[in-house]
Amino acid sequence: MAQTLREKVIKAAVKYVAENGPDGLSFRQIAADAGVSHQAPYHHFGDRSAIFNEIALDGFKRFSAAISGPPRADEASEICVRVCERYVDFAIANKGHFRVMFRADLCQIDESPETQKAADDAFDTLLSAVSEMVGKSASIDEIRVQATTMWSLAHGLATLIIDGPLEKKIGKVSDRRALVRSVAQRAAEGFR
Amino acid sequence: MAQTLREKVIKAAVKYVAENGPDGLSFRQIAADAGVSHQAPYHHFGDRSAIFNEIALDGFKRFSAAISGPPRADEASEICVRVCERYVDFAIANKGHFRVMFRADLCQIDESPETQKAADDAFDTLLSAVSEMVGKSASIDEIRVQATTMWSLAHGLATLIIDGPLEKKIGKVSDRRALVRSVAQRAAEGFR
DNA sequence: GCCACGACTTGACACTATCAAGTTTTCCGA
DNA sequence: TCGGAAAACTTGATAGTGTCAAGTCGTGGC
Repeated sequence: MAQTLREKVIKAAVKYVAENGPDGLSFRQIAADAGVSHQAPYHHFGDRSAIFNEIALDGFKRFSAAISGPPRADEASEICVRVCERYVDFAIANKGHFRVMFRADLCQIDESPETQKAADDAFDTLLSAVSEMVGKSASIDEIRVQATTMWSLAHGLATLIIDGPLEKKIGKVSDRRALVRSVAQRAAEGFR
Repeated sequence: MAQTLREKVIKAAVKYVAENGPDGLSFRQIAADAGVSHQAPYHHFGDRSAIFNEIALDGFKRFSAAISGPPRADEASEICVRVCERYVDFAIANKGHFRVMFRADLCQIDESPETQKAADDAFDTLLSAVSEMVGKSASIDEIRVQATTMWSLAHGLATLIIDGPLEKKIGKVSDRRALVRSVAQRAAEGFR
């Protein structure tokens, strides 16, 4: 069945953001490309930020699915490695979403309960991975520290790879996946 | 002595970015606030991105100074902790600069040799901290992995604290500095 | 004195999101 | 089947933006 304008707009926006970043994006241009008037997109979404909210919503859903994949590791460090790997893979495979999800100026996710919930769920998948890694005996502060560590590491890696100068600075890495693995493994040795 | 228009513009822009993020920023508004015509700022800077380049340049200089502070630690893990602490402190104290420095869409730092050099220098301060931490015997790949780890961790922490939902999600942390310390310490245990 | 150059102004242009209407299409119930 | 209402989309206007292309003004050097 034919694609609705709503879907077309989102798809085109995500594509643009993945290729050029969110900032030059013009919904007037997207409307023109879709062969409709400049105001048509705003009939489906209240305003500009509502469109970005929709993208973030979709992004957080995809994120949760990507992180909480099927195979569960037994070794603690292996869990950390998997999460980091998946975090980075997600960011690369979903650049258009990822670049919007953490940009508070583009989407006010706390203004949409649905997006808010999706973001909470995404964070919960991270937390559950950590608590799985850290075991039952850990204190709440312990979990907090390890969650922050893993999240920061994965997020830093992802943003530096996608938009930052990491690859330029670190030099040609034979295999990006290998680098991510090594980094996560190294950091995970602090977890016991 | 009186502040030149060039300085006024930069200062006002940095202030705005620190408070509201880089995106709604209008140099016409800044010009109006400074009591000059809308075109006056563009006489000192070629175009919009040149102004952001200037901010990034200043930011990278401040960054290098902030990271390579005086006291050198002997314990390896302590070096990692210091770098992370300073990285985060810098980002918080210089929000306006930090938010611009890593936004490739705002400033094309590779188009300004001066900014490019400042960015390279900034990265070198990170690398030298790592090589200090890792010792002489380490291989080039080893340094690469540890540099990526520390950089990702510090950068992830900084961005999640400044713009991200970390504090909201992780919950009220009694002391942010304590959290950063714990996180860096934990991760640093993987370095030996 | 003059004139050249830097600092700034003025005006226009193309572009943007958004408000406020109008018009067309679709669909559902009597 | 028909009518009407709501959804989908259009049209026009407004205020805002960065940028191009000129013009003006004042100051320092020859």
